[in-house]
Amino acid sequence: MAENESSNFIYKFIDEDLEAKRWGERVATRFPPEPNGYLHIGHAKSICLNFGIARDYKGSCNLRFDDTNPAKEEQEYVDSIMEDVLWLGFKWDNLYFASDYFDKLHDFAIKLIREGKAYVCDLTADEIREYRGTLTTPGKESPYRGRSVEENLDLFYRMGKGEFPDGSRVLRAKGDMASGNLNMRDPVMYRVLTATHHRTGDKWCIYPMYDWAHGQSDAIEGITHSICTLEFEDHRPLYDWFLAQLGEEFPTPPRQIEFARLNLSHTVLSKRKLIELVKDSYVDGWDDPRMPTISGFRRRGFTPESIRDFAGRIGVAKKDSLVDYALLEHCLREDLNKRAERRMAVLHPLKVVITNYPEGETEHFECVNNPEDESAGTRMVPFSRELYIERDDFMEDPPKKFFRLGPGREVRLRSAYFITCEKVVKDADGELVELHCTYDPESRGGASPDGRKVKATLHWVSAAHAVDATVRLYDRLFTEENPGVEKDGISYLDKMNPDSLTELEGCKVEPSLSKLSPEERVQFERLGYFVADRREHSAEKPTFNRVTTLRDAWAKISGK
RNA sequence: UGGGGCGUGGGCAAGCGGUAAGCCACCGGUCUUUGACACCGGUUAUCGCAGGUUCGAAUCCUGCCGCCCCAGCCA
Repeated sequence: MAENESSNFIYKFIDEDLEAKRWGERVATRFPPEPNGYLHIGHAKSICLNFGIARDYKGSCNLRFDDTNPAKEEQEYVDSIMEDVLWLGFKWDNLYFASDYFDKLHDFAIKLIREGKAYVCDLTADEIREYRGTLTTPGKESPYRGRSVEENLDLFYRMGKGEFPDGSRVLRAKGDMASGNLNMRDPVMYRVLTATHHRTGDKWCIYPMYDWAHGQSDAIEGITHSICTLEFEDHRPLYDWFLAQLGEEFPTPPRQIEFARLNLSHTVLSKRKLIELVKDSYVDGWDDPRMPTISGFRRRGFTPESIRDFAGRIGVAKKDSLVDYALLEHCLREDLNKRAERRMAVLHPLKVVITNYPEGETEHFECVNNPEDESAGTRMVPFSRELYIERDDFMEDPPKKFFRLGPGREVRLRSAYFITCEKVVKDADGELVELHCTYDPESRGGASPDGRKVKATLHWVSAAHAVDATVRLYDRLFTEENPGVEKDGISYLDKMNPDSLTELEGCKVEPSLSKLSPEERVQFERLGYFVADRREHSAEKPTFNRVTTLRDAWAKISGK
């Protein structure tokens, strides 16, 4: 049994197999990405599942690149995938490539040919499709199906030597052209492909197909449970069949188990669409903070812990589902609330002059770094006569439920003083310029001197000490809950949120913020969690990304 | 009668014959030097539908209905 409370059907299967001693005590999994794109949150679910099983059963988990199609795969993707898996917090027991097994796969294919179970087919791609039949009608056998073993062997060797052009011939297994499962209708095992492979270079000009490579690769590595997504369910009979043909080689073949892939609301997770977003510059690269890629979430400021927590909470089942993005945000906030230190930053500055505060004077207030974690300590924040507060924290004609600053109202400045708004200063056009306030010296530190209460506590930054910063506010990339589902011919591209990125310049932040390291996360009090941009933040040009907002009761009341 | 899957509250998801967990969301309230956090309480379930078996069914059987996947020399 696994050493935790995980309860899903895969754990159940493994428990049964363990009990039946199908592979003895051993549990071995693998995460098998094709290096043709960056990993996304859906892959994170699979990674957490596979590596989690290895952890829970004290087994092993390999990272294996399914690199059987050099036409689409690149080293850049290999590198990014390794980086992302590591960042998520997992270490593979072995790093392998399907291309490591090309020689073995080739030998296995020859064995099948010798046994009359595979043949070289000269049909064109179009012809193969025609011969395959349709979903409801059986296919018919290829005219090349009856070639002799000798001829097949000769042709296959010559395919491998590059004697035939791309697409001219394939090696096929003899399945059943009448099978209701199209995968069994003489599946292609090898195709001729002249392309330089990122690892094997020009050694090969024939490459194995997924179905021929995957099961054998699993078996070679001694994988016990080969976990994949639902769309491969139809491939399982073929997976099992190929391994059965290699019986003596693999006496205890792996068991393929399928689960439903993740769908996340307000985004798309199809590789094709993500590639399109990047290649056609709808976003700024694979790690654009709006992207649902692992590197995107990383740059956005998400923690690996929150993503792992999310993966654990969504469960594993076989039902198609659409998980609410709010759950991911919840996991993030829960994690960051405990860990992120608090800071003050004003995104939309409104100047406040404390008219009864001595000119030229500065004092420092001790501010708690994290009320959830005493060990985070305190810091000193400068205060002076002129400050900035958030524009949204003032209303000239406030409704009843607004209890921040307004004419004649008193509020607390966090960790500083109570102030009262005495005068609203406007320019010739009637635009708000600044506020004149008075402070109560008795309220130093923010404590109510005579027991009187204020309804609001505002964040603030001393104007003389403020550091200018660039702050990027991110929102969901798509306006619809499930943009990937096309109806009425409307593309997901037409559902992109025009306001998914708002870049603010000239934000006023407390001095300590320029000292943040890239990727360091903090909470801007009352606003949300922010991260120093991994690539662009520096002390000279502080640049922050909003990871997510704080929950905002006022936004609900005010209908924003 | 092509094959393979899936259907439990708004979103996930336990449950596997003994009378519907939990999480998210939502709605109230308490607390509060973050309208945050925390805490308390609440709402939504004829378990796709219809029959059947059984003392008893979300769980077993039968028949329907709905949704998803498969006709790449992609994975």
